[in-house]
Amino acid sequence: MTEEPPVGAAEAELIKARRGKLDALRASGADPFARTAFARSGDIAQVRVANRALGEGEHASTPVALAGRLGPLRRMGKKTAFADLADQSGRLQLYMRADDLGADFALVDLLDRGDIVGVQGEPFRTKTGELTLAVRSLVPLAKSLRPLPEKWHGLSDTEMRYRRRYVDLIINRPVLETMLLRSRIVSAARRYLDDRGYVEVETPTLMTLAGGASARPFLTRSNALDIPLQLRIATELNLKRCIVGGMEKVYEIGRIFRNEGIDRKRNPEFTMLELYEAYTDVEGMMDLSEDLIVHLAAISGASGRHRSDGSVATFERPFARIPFLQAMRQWGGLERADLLDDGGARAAARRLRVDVEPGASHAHVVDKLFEATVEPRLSAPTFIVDYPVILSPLAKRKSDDPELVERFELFIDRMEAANAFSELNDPDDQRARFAAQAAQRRAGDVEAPEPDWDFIAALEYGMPPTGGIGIGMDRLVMLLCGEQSIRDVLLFPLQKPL
RNA sequence: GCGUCGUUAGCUCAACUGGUAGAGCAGCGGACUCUUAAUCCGUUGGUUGGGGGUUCGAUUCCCUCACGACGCACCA
Repeated sequence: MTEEPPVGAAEAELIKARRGKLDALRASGADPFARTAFARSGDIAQVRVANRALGEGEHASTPVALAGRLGPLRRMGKKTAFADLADQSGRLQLYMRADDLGADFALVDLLDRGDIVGVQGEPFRTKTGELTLAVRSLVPLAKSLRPLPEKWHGLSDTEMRYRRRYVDLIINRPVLETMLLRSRIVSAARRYLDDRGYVEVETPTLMTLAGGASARPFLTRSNALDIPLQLRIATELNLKRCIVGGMEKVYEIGRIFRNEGIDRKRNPEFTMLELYEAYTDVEGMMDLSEDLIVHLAAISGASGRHRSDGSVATFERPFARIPFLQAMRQWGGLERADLLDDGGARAAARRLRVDVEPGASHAHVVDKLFEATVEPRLSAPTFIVDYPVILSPLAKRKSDDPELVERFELFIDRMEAANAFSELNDPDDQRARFAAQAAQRRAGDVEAPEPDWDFIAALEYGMPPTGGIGIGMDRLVMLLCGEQSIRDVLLFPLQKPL
């Protein structure tokens, strides 16, 4: 781990050639690594907008100064060269002519694709109609010593794309665009909530007891306190403590960690938006999530985009609303007793050939049945409402049907995108449900969470009626960007070390 | 954890039932002052993911390990 991995002989040759040019640059007094700052007049996108109307052969009168990474160089003899320059905002062609550059033209021979340069000159339009910068001066700002992937096929090896994401970002522009879009989506969500009076808080990621969901936590340790610690698996319980404390509209957008399987929809750490609002309920959360998601879809231009299965993404209010039991009857032919009764559920699973582990809990069986029969049907945004209480230990019961809770999950493109409920604020009911989980845990169920008894104490001080919601931001970004894998919306997805 | 497929030059890919490991791009040298996958001529570059086995001979067949992709399992 402490040794730099070796490069192959062929690659070493390529690096040597580039180092030779670095030496030559230094010898000519243009050491790129000696430069500190470079004053840009703006970015490439601004230059494109400002010169939109420029006609063929026409030169702009005002010079600009740009900086970025060099794309392919096209040398035309000893006196002319074209290249592409890319910055975060876009790409622009450079035209470098001995007559324009004077002594600086000698530097062109010492450039490689991938170098970082600063250029100054005036925009013009070539006779083929491409906006181009006539370069008057050129400053190397960093030498790229390693060869980049080729210009046609780019970098497609998935392993290398994730391990060396920086190369992926340089070469595969759509990857950069997706990451920038992710940033815009998250900041738009934050702005949306801030504008409506929600207060953003930060709760601990290091917990003595990770609760609020059922998932195995990552384990770590404090040297100072000499105690074991767990990384949080949800922000739920701490955010509700904030509600108890008198914060009426709180949210947190943060990383949570679950020590579970990794697949197309799951990364061990991911970003969750959790929000709690006093004096509202699951209906309020439905309104909020619908409005927020439609808003974010508009920002990202997601509506109308074609998905991989050929369907067209639509984000129009109102989203469909189907009660859990009705959905199970409609698509699975299952009645209430096939679900809410332990034995009935197991029989139903056998009948529908849904595999469940021998020791699976009743809740687990019902969840499997739902996954097998309903989830595959939910392509357009759909709220599944009124969940069984056995699936929802932190949600308030429906007053007219205590076996169900005031909860919804929002499904989009066959994927769970949000989970919300009227928060259980009756400490005695909460204690009873925690106790049931503790009993399961004692019976050997390692999945059952260990109760957070202090949370009961918090409820005993009194928590107002509250609506809460959790939205997996990574999955939402996947849906809005049309990405099929969560790894493609994460800059640095977890990879095994080599 | 299980299964399938994959790993060949810096990158993208070839190499038939086992018979001297090739190409394009990149690089290097040369020609070219509006090219844009620039073009043209020439040319360097390999521990075929690691280890072991079978064989006269292994990129190819077998075993094993590593990593990855996909699926399954796990993830109330």
